[in-house]
Amino acid sequence: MPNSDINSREYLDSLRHSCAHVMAQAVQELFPGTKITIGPAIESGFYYDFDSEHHFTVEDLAKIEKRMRQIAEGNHAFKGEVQTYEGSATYWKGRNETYKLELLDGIKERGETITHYTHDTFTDLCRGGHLESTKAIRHFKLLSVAGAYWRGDEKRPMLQRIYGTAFPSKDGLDAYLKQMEEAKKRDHRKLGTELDLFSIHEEVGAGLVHWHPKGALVRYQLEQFLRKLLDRDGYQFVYTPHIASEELYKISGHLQNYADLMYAPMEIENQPFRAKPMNCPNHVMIYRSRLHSYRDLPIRFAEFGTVYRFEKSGVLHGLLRVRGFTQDDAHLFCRLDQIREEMVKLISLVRDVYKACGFEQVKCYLATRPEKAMGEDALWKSAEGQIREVLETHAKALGFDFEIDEGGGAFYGPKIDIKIKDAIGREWQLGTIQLDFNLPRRFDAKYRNAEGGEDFVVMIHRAIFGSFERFFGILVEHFAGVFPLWLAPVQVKILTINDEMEPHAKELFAALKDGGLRPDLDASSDKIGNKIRNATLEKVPYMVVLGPKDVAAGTLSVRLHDGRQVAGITRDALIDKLQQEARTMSLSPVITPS
RNA sequence: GCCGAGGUAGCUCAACGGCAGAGCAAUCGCUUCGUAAGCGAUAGGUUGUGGGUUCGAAUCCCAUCCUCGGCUCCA
Repeated sequence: MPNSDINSREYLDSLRHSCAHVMAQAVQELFPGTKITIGPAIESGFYYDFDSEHHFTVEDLAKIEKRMRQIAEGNHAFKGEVQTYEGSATYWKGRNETYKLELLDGIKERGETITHYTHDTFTDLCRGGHLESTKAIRHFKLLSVAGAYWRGDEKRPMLQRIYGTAFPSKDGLDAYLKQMEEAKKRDHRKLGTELDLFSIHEEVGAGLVHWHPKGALVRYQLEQFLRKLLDRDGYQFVYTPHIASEELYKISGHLQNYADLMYAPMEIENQPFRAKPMNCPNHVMIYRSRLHSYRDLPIRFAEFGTVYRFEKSGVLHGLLRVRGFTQDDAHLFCRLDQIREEMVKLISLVRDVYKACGFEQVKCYLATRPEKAMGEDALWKSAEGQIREVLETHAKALGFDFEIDEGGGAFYGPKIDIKIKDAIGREWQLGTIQLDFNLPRRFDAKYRNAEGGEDFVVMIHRAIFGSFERFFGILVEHFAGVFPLWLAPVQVKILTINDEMEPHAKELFAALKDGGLRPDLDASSDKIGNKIRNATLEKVPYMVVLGPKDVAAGTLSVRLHDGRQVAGITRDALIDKLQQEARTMSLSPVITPS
């Protein structure tokens, strides 16, 4: 029997899995001839995949839900029964459930016990994990219908998947639905239009992003911020071309291994060229353009490198999955014995960058040597040992969690994927740090060692934001469009009470701008209430309401985005405070009501 | 790429075989106002694109482009 603690994950999964069974019953009753396949509990609910002549619509979901409630109220027990292969096969053959027969064969092959679970009139081939009865299924909702391949294989039939969720309590369900609403409100595509941050145009092409002035300003701040840190850490910036002869990608191996992700060649004077899918080969070209001594290492090349990758049309998604994007890319060229030190620096850099952007929860996933890998054992052992040590000590000290994925690395070297949690608890992968023993060999990238011989250099690929597009999209959602002062495209908006205020407002505007801030001015003849409303919708962090009383008093009235107000602050004090807040990359307002 | 749903004014949407409309935004007036929507007027469209059916197409059909929900979570 499943855990009866209704707060346990086990109970939640049984509830949802049971709910999936009830849904399958309802669907088969309402749409006879529908074949059932699988219906597991998932992270946030459950689904069931059906093969049906009928195309399920959103309207059908209400009907199915209604029938599900009737079934659930019937208080039917879930009964498990061990079956012989023959018995089970006869049952499913009789019902023409071809998918179940296929699953059954799989179970037999693996030598597992065959069980059927029945409630009311519905029986499923199922390994179990159910409630005692349907009665506890009360707080559920069907959410959407979508296509899904049988067994996730695009060569197999396309099934119809109905998603739903269920909770032990009404509060749980309501909280979940509210969270979905919240995610919807924060959607960077929606906010991107509303806040005039970016656009994507049919005339230009899918997955190709246009940064509008306000979005570009945010990006510029990110770029400047990162440049400073990279300078601190000894990086050198480079620029490389956006197209390259196929020759380059033959040497790098991309043409042989990653042709799917590259765009078709363009012919230039009988030579095939390609749009750049990654920056690494170019950076290696710079590295090996001259001889390097072991004393010169590590050499760190950074580039905000724009690359073009072919993504299938169906997977494009706002800024999060695009076809042209700019990576905050860098390649470190070092000796094997320098990996540890570079990793320490990298981890600290990652922490500094994420912290300034409000991401405190960071988790590293180290993927180690896979079965098929290139490079000597000693090379891998040394590299992995150094990385592990850094994760166990340095990363841990910075508060990073980490997990090890044994054998999950690339054939060319171990890697660390770095994930963060956003303001509403969603996990995103941002950065990646990958060691590469392969590319230096393909390009014959070496250095002169202390003994006068030559060694292959070790290459570290790394990105912290990942890409500016994706990172910006995640930031918009993380902050729900309300950027902290250091990133906000407009930092202070001056709102005039009446037309007489305009000269004073212009003076204030100039003073703020001189102070290195990003002000905006609304001197229209709208009422103050409307101006506040507009500035709030624009998600400007600070407003200055400027009227005759302020001019008379020689001070300012400030309103924060969240509605709090501060009166009687002098102009210089305001500028000073804002500069301070922007400079320290503070994530919360420094000006607060006393 | 595949399954499904969509594409109408800058934005959000209506009209669903019979004159293409509203709200917000914009522009021009009036209003000069103290913390989330003051009033009026004007302008704005080859209904994604191309083809077809029809006396007549935003609406029906075909093609195409784009957008959205999904396509790992193995009874």
